[in-house]
Amino acid sequence: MDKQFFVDMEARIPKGKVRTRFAPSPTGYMHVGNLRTALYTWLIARRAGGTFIFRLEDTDQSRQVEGATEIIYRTLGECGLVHDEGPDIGGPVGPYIQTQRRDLYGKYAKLLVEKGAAYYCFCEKQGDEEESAGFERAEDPCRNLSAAEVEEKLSAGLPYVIRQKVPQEGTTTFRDVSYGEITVENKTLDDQVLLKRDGLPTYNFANVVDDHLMGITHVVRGSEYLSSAPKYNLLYEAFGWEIPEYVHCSPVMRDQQHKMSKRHGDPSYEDLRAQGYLTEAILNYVALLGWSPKGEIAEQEIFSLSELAEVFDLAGISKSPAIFDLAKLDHFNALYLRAMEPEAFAKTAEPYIRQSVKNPAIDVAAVAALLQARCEKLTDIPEKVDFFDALPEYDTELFVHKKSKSSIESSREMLDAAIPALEALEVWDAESIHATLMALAEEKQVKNALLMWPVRIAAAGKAVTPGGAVEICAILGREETLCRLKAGREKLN
RNA sequence: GGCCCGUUGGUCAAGUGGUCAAGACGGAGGCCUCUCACGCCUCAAACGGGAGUUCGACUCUCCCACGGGUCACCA
Repeated sequence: MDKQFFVDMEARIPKGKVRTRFAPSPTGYMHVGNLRTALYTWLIARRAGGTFIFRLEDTDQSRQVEGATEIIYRTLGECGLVHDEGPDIGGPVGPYIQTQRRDLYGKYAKLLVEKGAAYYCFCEKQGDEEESAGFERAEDPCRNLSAAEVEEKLSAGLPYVIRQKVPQEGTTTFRDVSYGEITVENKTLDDQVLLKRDGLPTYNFANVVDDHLMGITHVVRGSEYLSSAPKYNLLYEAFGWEIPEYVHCSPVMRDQQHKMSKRHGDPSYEDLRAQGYLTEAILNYVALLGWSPKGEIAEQEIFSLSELAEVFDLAGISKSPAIFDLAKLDHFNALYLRAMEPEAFAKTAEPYIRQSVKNPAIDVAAVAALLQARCEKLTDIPEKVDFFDALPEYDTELFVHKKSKSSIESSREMLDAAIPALEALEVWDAESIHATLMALAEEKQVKNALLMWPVRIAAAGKAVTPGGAVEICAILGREETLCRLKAGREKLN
């Protein structure tokens, strides 16, 4: 065989640095579990000052979904999980798309056959029935074909696959960073297919070959691969390759028994964005689903991506599945929203405000200021501020408020006093309005709430509003405010 | 079903043989207050079960239960 080829491939492999890879297959969107795996993978590389690689696993021709690759790129890009090597930017161990590496896998599969760790199998493709070929894998006659017999079938043009030859005796042990050492009986392992009939590798084989050839030091992936890890080790050993660190991550669950999935309408990263969540909040929350800080920072919950890159440690990864809780994401999002600079918040809130407030006279920044501490998601905004555009129909019962001691009668009296007082104002701003109304309450010997309640109700036409009477009046402007207050007073006749 | 993994309040979780078993979300109550929020304070709420080991187990061992994963020419 082409020994030089293998030598050359080995020579390309970068050594000495941590190298991780995110290797999705383009079969759908980025669900939260994928995002978390990508995040952890990126963090491990960054924390170690290593290299983060993007590789596309597209060996299943039939499951390709158009647009999936773009969504993955876009999601990683928006999240700031930038890769150092990948299909789009190249790198020393490319190509980074498995179908472009096609020829490679066959060579390595045949090398394995030479080493006695794999064999040609000419059996029929396994059917739908569980019975398959009528014998246990270990009894497959192909397992013990002589070289001559194989040669004969090959030259006869018989279709074949190459299978891993798993020892039927003994045990195999592998080590996972979070699960520790796991040992299984070899006889429970299947002679899995390495090279498919179409010449393309299976995931299980391509992974091992590529991870080795790309110099991956830490393999981060979902725990669903835990049970195939022993077979990977056997492969590495047969090749004589160094086994990477395994970091298996337990799944992100929708509830006690179901993983997050598109099927059940569970949100993808892009769905969450569309639902009004900030990228930073999503990442922060997702990071904590399955990982927690240790030591002095054990109680810290708020982490920026760069902070995570400084403190993320493998020891904090948990073994048990975590249920995705939207209510807690809401909380993180609210914290991030509140932590924004007012100008920045106003800018991101503007489109949502403008969804329901079309009137150009309304000061968006002022509205945003009222909103910043009052919304958990950006999508909460439109319905909260619709009254600025148009006074809603409302019932006079709104003027009645027990806690403020406001009644229909008191409201009449308060509005009668407030309207002329406000009309007399020379400067229409929050400060003057506030001073005027406070003075009025004092003058009439009533509690602030008794006066403020009807003013706010008449100005907004809603029981609950972001901001109080003063702020709302200031934003509405003199003319609109007085018009609304008078209309409210009319209703009370 | 075989094999593998997991199991601390409703949820995320700290904890690594001796703690009144952290903290956060959510819930309840209160304070603040021109409504609602924000902020602040308080409260309720947990080691799946059973055997061991030990002076002493959430922490170690075994068994069971429950949950998950995997047994594809899918990844």
